[in-house]
This record gives sequence, C-alpha cells and structure tokens, in this order.
Amino acid sequence: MSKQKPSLPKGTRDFGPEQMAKRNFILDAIKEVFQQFGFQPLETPSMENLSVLTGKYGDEGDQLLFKILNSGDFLAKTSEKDFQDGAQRLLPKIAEKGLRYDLTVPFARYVVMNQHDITFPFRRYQIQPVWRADRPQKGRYREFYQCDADVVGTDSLICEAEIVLMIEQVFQKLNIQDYTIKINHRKILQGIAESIGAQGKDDSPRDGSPRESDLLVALDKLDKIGLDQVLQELRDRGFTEEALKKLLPVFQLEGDESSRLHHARETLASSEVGKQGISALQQVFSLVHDLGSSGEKLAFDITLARGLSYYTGTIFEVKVNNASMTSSVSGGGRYDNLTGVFGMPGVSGVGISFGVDRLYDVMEDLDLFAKESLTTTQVLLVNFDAESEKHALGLLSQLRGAGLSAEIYPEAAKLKKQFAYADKKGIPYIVVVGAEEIRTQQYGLKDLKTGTQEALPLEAIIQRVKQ
RNA sequence: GUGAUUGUAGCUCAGUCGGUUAGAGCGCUGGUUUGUGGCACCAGAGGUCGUGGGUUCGAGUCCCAUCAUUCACCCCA
Repeated sequence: MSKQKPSLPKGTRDFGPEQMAKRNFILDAIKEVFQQFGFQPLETPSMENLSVLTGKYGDEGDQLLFKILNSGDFLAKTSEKDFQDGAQRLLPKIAEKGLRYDLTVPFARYVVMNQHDITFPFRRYQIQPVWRADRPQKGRYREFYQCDADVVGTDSLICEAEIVLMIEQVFQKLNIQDYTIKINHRKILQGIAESIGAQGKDDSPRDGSPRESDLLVALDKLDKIGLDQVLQELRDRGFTEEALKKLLPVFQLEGDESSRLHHARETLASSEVGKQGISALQQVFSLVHDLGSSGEKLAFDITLARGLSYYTGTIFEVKVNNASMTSSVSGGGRYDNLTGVFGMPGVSGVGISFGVDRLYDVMEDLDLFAKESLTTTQVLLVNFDAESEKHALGLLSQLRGAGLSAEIYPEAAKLKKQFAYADKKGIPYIVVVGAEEIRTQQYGLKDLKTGTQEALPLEAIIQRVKQ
C-alpha cells in the first residue's frame, strides 16, 4: 500500500474532457486554415538524435533540451575520467537522444532525408507537442503544442503574405479581434547593426566589440522596459554613445506603415542589406493587399527581433492586445539555410507557429469559448432491473444505429443516481424503460432541460432527439 | 542559474498576540422522495496543518533546513 500522492512533472498538464473540447476547437480552426492554404500534414517522432537537435538553438537552447538517458546500462560506455571531465563531456556518452524542442528542426531533417521524394515548393503543417526544460511560469510550459506551417523550396514573398492571411483567418475563426501581427526583417536589423558598428558575427569569438545579437536582444525589450533602459542595456553591452545616437532615429519612426517603412529606408540609406529588407517588407505589404486583406492587423515593428538564430528574412510575432498575457501566441519567419547544417544548402523556407496553449489561455482570459462546446452523450437509457436492461440494450443499439450517441446506465442503481449522472454529464435526454413501457412500447422520453416527460414510441424518440 | 511567493479537508481558502476539541464554502455520501436530476432542508464522512529538526509548559502560528508550488529575471510558443 503506497500512500504517496500522485503528481505531475513540473510544467506539464492533464487535459480533461472540458479542456479537450476547447483545445480541439482551436486545433480544428488552425488545421482547417492550414489545409485551405494547401499545406499537408506531417508528423515526426517525439525524440530525435541529439546530433540533430544540438547546436540549432544556441547555447541557451541546448541547455533547455530534454535529454533521454540511454536504455540499459547507460554507464557502460563511461569511465572514471568522464565523470571528472564534467557533465558537458559525460552527456554524449550517456544520452544519444532528446525530446524535440520545436517542429522546425525535425522538419528540416525530414526534408533533407526525403529530398528526392519531395516535390518543391513543399508545404507542410505539423501539430505536435514539443518539450523545453526551462522553468515554467505564466504562459510557459515544459510540454506544449506547436502548430507549424512551413513552405520550403521557394523564396517567393507570396509565402510571407499568405502567412499573414492565415494568421488573420485563424484569429477570425477563434473570434479573437484585438491583436497585432508584428513584422520585421532580419536584414533591416542587420542594416542597423552595420550602421552603428555592431559588426561582430555571433559565431566569432568575443573580442569586446558588441555583436549584432547584443543589439537584437536589447532592442527586442523595447515595449517591455522602455527606451531609456534599452539604451542603458546597450551601453552595458559595449555600444558607444556615438552608436546610440545613430540608433535614435530608428525609434522615432512615425505615421502609417508605408510612411514608416519609407522613413526607415532613409535612415538606413547607407546600408545595402538594410534597404533590401525594407523592399522585401514593402512587397509583403503589397502582396497582402493583393490577396484581399486590408492588412490592418499588420504592424511594422523595427524593434522586433525574435530569438531563434536561424531566421534570416522576414520575421513575425503575434500578440493579443487586450489579454492579461503579454507573451506572443504565435511567431515565425524566413530562414534561408536551415537544411544547410544537414548538408542540403540553398533551400529557403518560411514558416509560422501557433502556440495552442497560449491561445487557450488568452481565450479563457477573454471568455471567448462557446458555452456548450462540450460533446457528450445525447441519450441515456435508464436501467431498472434485469428485464429492463435486456430490453434497453436492444433500444440502445437502435439509437446508435440511427446515428445518435447513446449509453445505458451500466447497473440498476437508484433512479435518483442515474438522473443525477445524466445531469452532471450534461446529457440532454433520458429514456425510461420500465415494465409498463416495455409492455406498451411507449418509452418515457424526458427532456432534462425543460423537465418534461412524455411517452413515445422509439421512432418518435429518435426524431425528437435528432430534431 | 538568480530573486521572491505560497504550502491547512477532494477543490478554493479562513485560522487573531503561540493557548487546550483546526473551521467555512463548494464538492462527496445518505435522507426528506423504494419510478425521476437541478432547487431547498436535514444528517454524515473526510486533516500526520508539505516534510524533518529546533525554541516553548504549550506550535497550524515563531526559528532553521528541505521538498514542492506559483510569479518574475534570462530566454521563449
């Protein structure tokens, strides 16, 4: 007899029937839109070889990977020396697999492994859980679902524009109205970095001069900590006052989207990459309009950076404005060379990822779920005694045969209990099958909502429940 | 990894200055009704006060440790 209390690993959750109904509502909306835009489903294993996962998400990301201990004697290949060398060195000898961290890298692996069978441009969507070993907090879980749609094998900006359309349509289906699709371009950020002298490449050794990533990390916090603190952080990271002065106009863009893009172009006039980025965004805006969207949710945000290092072109992030949750519910962007690390260069891709769990939290917060989304049994057959049960079983299969979802109370419990069961489970109709009903073939159909009950033959009951 | 926060019934929580038998609401079980749910009324079950140590005549309450939780930072969906 163990008296231990059961518990769940940190950052994981159960989803009961009620939550599943709501989650499926979100999932179905996303899936429908993905399919409508011609994306095809893909699933990959929960675990990948660590060689596939490590090094793709930066140092921080590697730390957040869940590693899977080798089966059997996982110490078999280790020596005393390995332990002394520390965790870093020991790890590859005791773990060769890990849980997937996102869906994009496994997708890249899939593309490379199946490159000869895939017809490009390839559109796939993928809805599966991913795992991250960071500390859970509001809107952050260790196991959560991502819903990704990516197009690989083309660098057409139509794909970017379609992503905007898909976001709009998903949010429309979910009835989320007050949201913003922030958009920016990595080349714009690169242009800014160049013009203020943050030339250091992220993979080059630190030499004291500020890197592009230093700029991005600080810039990304603007709406969170404000301009002054961003500038301070940049100073701390080694930017000169002169550089900050050059940066200032970037924060002072005004007007509508097209005039802000225009101003940004002037500010970045000295940078060729910067201008390329601006042009790309201008085209995306134009294509969004061509696709029939007003683009009113789309906002050019020059401070949007996004962490994942593999983005190289357009980047997106979606936030719901009137929700208590401030973190993004969706994000994505273009990556030029994701498959390059797996030996397949020159494949450009662009993708979007919806965070179902955060969408769920936001919708719960804004009370956007329909009241009666719970799917349940339509008819409960009451169980009186052996004779009633035998007869009711026949009725049960006829009800099911007629396309209704029906169940019989599995034991001859007190009627009070059986009715309370139906009530709690939200079953709208009860059919009472007692001796009298069996004799007359007229069964008592009770509508639990109105409380009325009438004697009807089976055919009539089926009609009534079906309405 | 850093800084806070909270652990009391199945759930949400109260518990005063340390005081003798630890409470409420909801839920659960039974009854008012042996062929009828919700509503109402009545009754009942349910606690090692996270765990371990300490202070004290006396600890749910104070101190230390530990585990867990939640939130924030970092980073991210």
